[in-house]
Amino acid sequence: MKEPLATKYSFKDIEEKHYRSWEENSLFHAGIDSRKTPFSIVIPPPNVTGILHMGHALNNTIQDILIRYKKMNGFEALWMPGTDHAGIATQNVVERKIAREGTSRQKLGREKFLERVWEWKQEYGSTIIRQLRSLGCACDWQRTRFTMDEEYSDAVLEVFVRLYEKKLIYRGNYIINWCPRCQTALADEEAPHKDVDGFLYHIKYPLKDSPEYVVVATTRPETMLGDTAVAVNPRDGRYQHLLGRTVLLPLMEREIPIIEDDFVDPEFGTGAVKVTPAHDPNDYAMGRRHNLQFINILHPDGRCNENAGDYAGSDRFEAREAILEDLKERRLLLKIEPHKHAVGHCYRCHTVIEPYLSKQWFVKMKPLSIPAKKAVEEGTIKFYPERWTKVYLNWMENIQDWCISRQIWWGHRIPAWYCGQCNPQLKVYIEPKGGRVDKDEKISLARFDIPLDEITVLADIEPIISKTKPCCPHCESGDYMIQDPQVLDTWFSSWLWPFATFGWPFNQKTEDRKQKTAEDELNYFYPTSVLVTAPEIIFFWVARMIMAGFEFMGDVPFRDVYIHGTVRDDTGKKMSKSLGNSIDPLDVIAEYGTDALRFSLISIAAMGQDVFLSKEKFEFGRNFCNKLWNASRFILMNMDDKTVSGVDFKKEKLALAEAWILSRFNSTLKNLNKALETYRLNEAAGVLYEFFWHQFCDWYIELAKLNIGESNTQAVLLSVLERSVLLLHPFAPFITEEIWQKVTPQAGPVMTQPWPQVEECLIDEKLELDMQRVIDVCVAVRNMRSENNIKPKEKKVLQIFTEDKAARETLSVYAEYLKRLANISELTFCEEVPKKTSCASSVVAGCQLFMPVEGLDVGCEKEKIAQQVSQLRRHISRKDSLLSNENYLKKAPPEVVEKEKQSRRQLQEELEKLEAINNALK
RNA sequence: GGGCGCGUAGCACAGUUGGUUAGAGCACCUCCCUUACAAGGAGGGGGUCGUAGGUUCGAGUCCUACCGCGCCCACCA
Repeated sequence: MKEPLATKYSFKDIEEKHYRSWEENSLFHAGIDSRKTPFSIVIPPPNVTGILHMGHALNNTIQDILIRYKKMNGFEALWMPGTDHAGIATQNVVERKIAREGTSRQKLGREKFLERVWEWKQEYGSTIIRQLRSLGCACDWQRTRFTMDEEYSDAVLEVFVRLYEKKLIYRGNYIINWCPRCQTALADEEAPHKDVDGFLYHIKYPLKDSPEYVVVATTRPETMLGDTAVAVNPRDGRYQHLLGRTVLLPLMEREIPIIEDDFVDPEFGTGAVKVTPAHDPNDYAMGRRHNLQFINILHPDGRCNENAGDYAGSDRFEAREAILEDLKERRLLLKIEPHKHAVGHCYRCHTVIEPYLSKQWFVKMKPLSIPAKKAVEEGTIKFYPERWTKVYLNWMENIQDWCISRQIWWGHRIPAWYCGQCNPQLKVYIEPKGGRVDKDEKISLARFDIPLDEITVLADIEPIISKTKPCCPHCESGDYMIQDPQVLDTWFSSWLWPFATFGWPFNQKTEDRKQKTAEDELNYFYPTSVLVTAPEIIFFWVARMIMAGFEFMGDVPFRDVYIHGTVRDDTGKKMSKSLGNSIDPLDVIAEYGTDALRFSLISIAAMGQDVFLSKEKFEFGRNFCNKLWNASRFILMNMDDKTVSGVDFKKEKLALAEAWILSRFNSTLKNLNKALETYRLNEAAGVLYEFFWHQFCDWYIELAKLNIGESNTQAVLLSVLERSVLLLHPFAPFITEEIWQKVTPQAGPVMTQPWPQVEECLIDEKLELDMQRVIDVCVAVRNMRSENNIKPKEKKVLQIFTEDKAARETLSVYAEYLKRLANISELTFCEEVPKKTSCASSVVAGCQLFMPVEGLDVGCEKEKIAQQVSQLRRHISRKDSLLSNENYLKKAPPEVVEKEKQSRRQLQEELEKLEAINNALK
């Protein structure tokens, strides 16, 4: 007798204990092992601001399953963990925090503020890492990276310099997406468009020196303050007479020309467009084509600036209202119609973004996209599910240059420098207020800082690009170097994640040996095997990693991309903290246990489909864990000391039940492997669930109770349990570890065990059919009991009539099974259908079953049979018409036809048997 | 304006390349505290697979149109 399991499964006692021991034994660590094939995953680094939500739980459970599965299959499996500095998000969090202390980043200044961010990061930045541990993630924690680590930052700057030197990074003056709240530029992907119910305002623009006017339509009337033209389509007959004339811009009283441009759609609005080159991308293009004036009317915070005349100082939306009022007063507002249109919003704070003309740093994407596109087209990288390839390729096809400069402080500072000595306009930034620089005085860095809202002074100065502070090529001094105050887009560091996490480009002057190892490791583990992530970041991250992989490593960053679904609540809304509909994974863990959370999640999540959750759904996993526990408990309770695992079972020596469950086990394993290899994890979980619960527990364990004292029975019970536990381990790591250690105390942790091999020779279809016959008869008997209100405890006798020799043989050999499972006291075979019987009856598996029932309602019984007969007749006639169809016989594959004929015969037999019984009933 | 996903049992979902009478889970009904498990066991009811066509010997599965729901992309003011 082995050490028994506790009567109640208590996940609380085991999760922490096992996780600690896994970590202490370095089970998650992977390194170069030339005897093994590498398998590697880099984690999508959660933001340092992040706290674990269901999306993370799903994402990381998937990765953990793959990692554990591969480890057990003999791969050197590495899961590289880490976090992302999340520039804007983190800066926002810390700004809110210090605001509560009554200060602001402006008051603190750059240096002090960054100190605060680092402090915050030290304190809270590893929250999510801790939470991933409670999820059970087998990450190689000793490798944990952060995108602002010194080494990692070196990679980021290196990449900037290399791309600049290849002329793939440039500075340019363009309309970018500006978030007035975060006060920074955003990439196009960071400003998603949402449909907004707005209005289309029709405004009269009077012609100069004339009572005539032209009507323009706009959704953003406030931008009229920056209008420098009105445009019409050259082919629009209505406006021919206006060409070359001048309009007096209302409110500003500015004279602006009427121009013609093909861009204008005569069908839309009035066919006349106000042109605001500094605040609209299309107008900007027109401005360039027609040499118009570019008038910026906004401060970076969204208030109108001095170019806005009377409206200077007011917020953009207040200005809109005021302008509408003023226009109305002047009878220039012709009409207002409701109009739905797409408006860009900041992906961090959801503020309406403002198209804003400014000089920013860009990456030229087209050259980078070429190999990245090809790799997916040619299948070097595969998406699962496949449909995402189209989305990816479409984006690649229409790729735009990437705006990478951000006007915030938290991030990798752009390695561009300007000499304060040689550029007089910068002098002010290197001199302390009200005085000159004293040569002997140590000049503090703070004095070399250009405030972000003054970066326009850099617009015309040629930068010096250098990872470290350079000397000026003109004055040859480095003393007055001022670094570009802007930082890089967070994704400009994330896109290097698959190789920068290994220490690329290995510039550190640390010990040579260490560096050599790092390089070898990169060679060993790169390209990584699979990337597991959410659809939202295909453009932000996946696509860019592929481009960076080719550009800097000359190869793909990963072979497979597994895109899982979005986690939603059960009404279909995306789960998010701001909507208040989220279920906290930690709550679920506390209530149901980590394994229940994982098993439920993965069972629900069909590949690539969105996941709809409610708290109750986690009962599924909890119930299964409970079942697993109790089955294990039962088996352990019944083991003799001498029972050993790992027996090489010989089919000939096994009874039906044993041979059956081993056959089922091996078929299950085959299906499981197939599902896992193709990322159909829900199916994998489902296959295991079905096998363990509905085959092993429901049937085999029940049958095993008959011969529980026999060594063969015990060996099979133990063997199937052990191997099921191994197979379940990737899905439910904690409970399987606990059971494993109780079952095989000497074997070491589950994760280090080899994955069970399929024993092809034990899979036996014929035998499974035999067992199915037993099961079918058993179910039929239970059914007869249920229909006739016979208590389970009441023993019954059963008579079977069959002309099928095989059936008779199987059922007589395994009569004990039936007796046990259906509570039969005596089982006899009769040579004909009993006459004038008063038995409940059933036709199943080629047999007629009879069970004497006192006071049987014969009428009722006949009625039941009549129903079955008519149903059978319907089926048979359907088959007859099919089988008499010449086209069918000609065109369907012969084996299908044969199957159909056989099925027809079976139905016919069943029908005859039912009728025979019917006739025999009194 | 393009593109994608989804409409299957009361609910929320599986259904891999077309092939017997479409599946488990939860919920529901009946019975059972049978010595692993009531977070359990046994049995049961419930679906013309969104609609209409088409291809095919055969369609939940492929094609077309339409109706609903959701998502993504796009510079129509």
